[in-house]
Amino acid sequence: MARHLITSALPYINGIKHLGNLVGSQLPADLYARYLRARGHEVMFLCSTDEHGTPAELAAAKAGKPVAEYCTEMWQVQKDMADGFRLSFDHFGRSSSPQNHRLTQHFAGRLSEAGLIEEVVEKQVYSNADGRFLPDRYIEGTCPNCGYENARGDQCENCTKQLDPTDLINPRSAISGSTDLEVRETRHLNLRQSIMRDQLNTWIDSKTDWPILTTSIAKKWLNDGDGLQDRGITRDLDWGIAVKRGDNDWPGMEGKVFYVWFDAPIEYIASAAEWAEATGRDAAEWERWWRTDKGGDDVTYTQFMGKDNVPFHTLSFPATILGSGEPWKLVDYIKSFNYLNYDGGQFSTSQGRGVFMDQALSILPSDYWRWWLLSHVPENSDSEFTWENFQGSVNKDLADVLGNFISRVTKFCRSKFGEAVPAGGSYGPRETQLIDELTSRVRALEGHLDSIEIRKASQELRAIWVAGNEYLQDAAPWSVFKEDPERAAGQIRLALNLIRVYAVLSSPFIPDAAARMLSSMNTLDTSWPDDVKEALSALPMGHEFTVPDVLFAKISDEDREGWETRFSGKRD
RNA sequence: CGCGGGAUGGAGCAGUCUGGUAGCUCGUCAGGCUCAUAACCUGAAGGUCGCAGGUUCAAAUCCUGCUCCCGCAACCA
Repeated sequence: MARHLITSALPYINGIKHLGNLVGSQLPADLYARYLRARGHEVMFLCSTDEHGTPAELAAAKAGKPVAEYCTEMWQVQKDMADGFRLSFDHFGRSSSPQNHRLTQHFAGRLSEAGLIEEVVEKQVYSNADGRFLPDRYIEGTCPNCGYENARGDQCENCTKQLDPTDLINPRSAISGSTDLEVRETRHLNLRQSIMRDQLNTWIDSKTDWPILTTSIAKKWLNDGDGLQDRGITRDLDWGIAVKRGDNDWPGMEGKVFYVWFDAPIEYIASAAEWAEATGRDAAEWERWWRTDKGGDDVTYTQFMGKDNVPFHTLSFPATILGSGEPWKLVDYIKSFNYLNYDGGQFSTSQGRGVFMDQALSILPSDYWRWWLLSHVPENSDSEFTWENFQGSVNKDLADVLGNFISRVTKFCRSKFGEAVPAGGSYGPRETQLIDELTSRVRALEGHLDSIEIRKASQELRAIWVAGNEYLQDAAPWSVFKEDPERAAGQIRLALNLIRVYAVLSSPFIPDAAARMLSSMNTLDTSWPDDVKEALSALPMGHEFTVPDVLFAKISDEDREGWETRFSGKRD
């Protein structure tokens, strides 16, 4: 038994997330957490909403609500979504929590003491009409390079040229459209990542088992051009964590807040503190996960995220932790994902393109989505969601292979032996062959899940389901029953036990269906099949069960076509 | 020469690090079974691995050049 700390990238607060967000961090993290728990490990699985920053303020303004109130509401919505998809967080926190405020200010204070914070004066665009500084991308204007009229201050979408906001012709605020802009000087704090470059480089180099996607992005930032650049960690915003050194004010930084990417990763830690408080535990309980000097030295920490988050997790956040000089837990393994596309383009929150979590749950139970997303997770390259693929995969894998297996076994048993595990019969060569095959396949499944190779794990699980159908076909208890009912009883007893084993093995992927399988088998025994042969005798002779309803209904062509049409445009 | 990822039968993927006559799922076709959600099982057809060179007894796998697609490019998160 080992101890595993798992965090999923924090979903941003401004709206309901789409399937691309779900598959890129939270869902795979949940699979891993559930699997490790099923194997008997101690797991702390944390996630939170990422609530600060300009987009949150704007979304709140659009909703006509104070930003704090807006965030509280959206947190609840996202929490409900997470529950709906059965994401098994030990705690779902908020980056706006008091715990995160304290920790973020604490880290800033430590970094300052270590000489890793530098005050700089920058020129930024201020919008008088909006009464605020504008981030580069919130300034629009005509591209000096190609003449495109809606170029953004950071980059022209039309010709892809990188821009500085002051390059734009006729610049205007993307928020209000106002052209009453001016460049003002403003004082900010930089995290001096550049002087930590060697330390970070050495650390990254020690991670030889990390995916190429992860290390290549980190190495690029470390070595590209002039190497790792210092990064601003403060912003001129109202909503956020006030800039302080620990509990002390920071002269010159009044009215400013920390940049979201500074405080968001710290929320991984704060979330554990929130968990302790919410569950009536004392600080030592969460510190044993996060402090290597307080019991956390045996913890394995794994992070899940989309590729766009990698630089912050491989560089900025480690720089914060290392720079603090305190024994906080550093990440041991980063699992990063590519993007899931939607019917030939990207999922887009801002454009409302694709299928969103609430919509998905409104048309099908979470297990359908979980299975498809996990078995098609964009591990090695971007992958694509199409309704046709979704329909085919769900119908074939879940309904035909797994669901139908359970159906045929339980119904046959009921008609010939009644709704109880039949007695009699013993294992022959075919049964031994099945046990041998399952043993090697279960070991393979474990190997893939241990190394977080999710597509391969999905394939292996499916093969395990198929093995049951192959066995039934060979054993043919419906024929054997006519000549030798006792032998047929033995075959069916094995098959019924197989259902329990399938439920246990499948539960990290499709927890609701697994729970229904166990409940129809009338058992609470969720023990992992370390010994397959032994596991296949968990349900004893005479043990009563019930025939379940259809476990997975098939998606009809009409359904698919309807959804295809319904989700072809933008969300309302 | 900005960086990275990808290109394998109709579709989606594995194999590439540690070279040895290409594997999986779906789809298609044929057969079997009849317990089951018109499900299940078996078999077959179909690719020479983006393109062009090179190394080697042998290359999807190593090297060189090229083409196309995707993402990123550091104050959107």
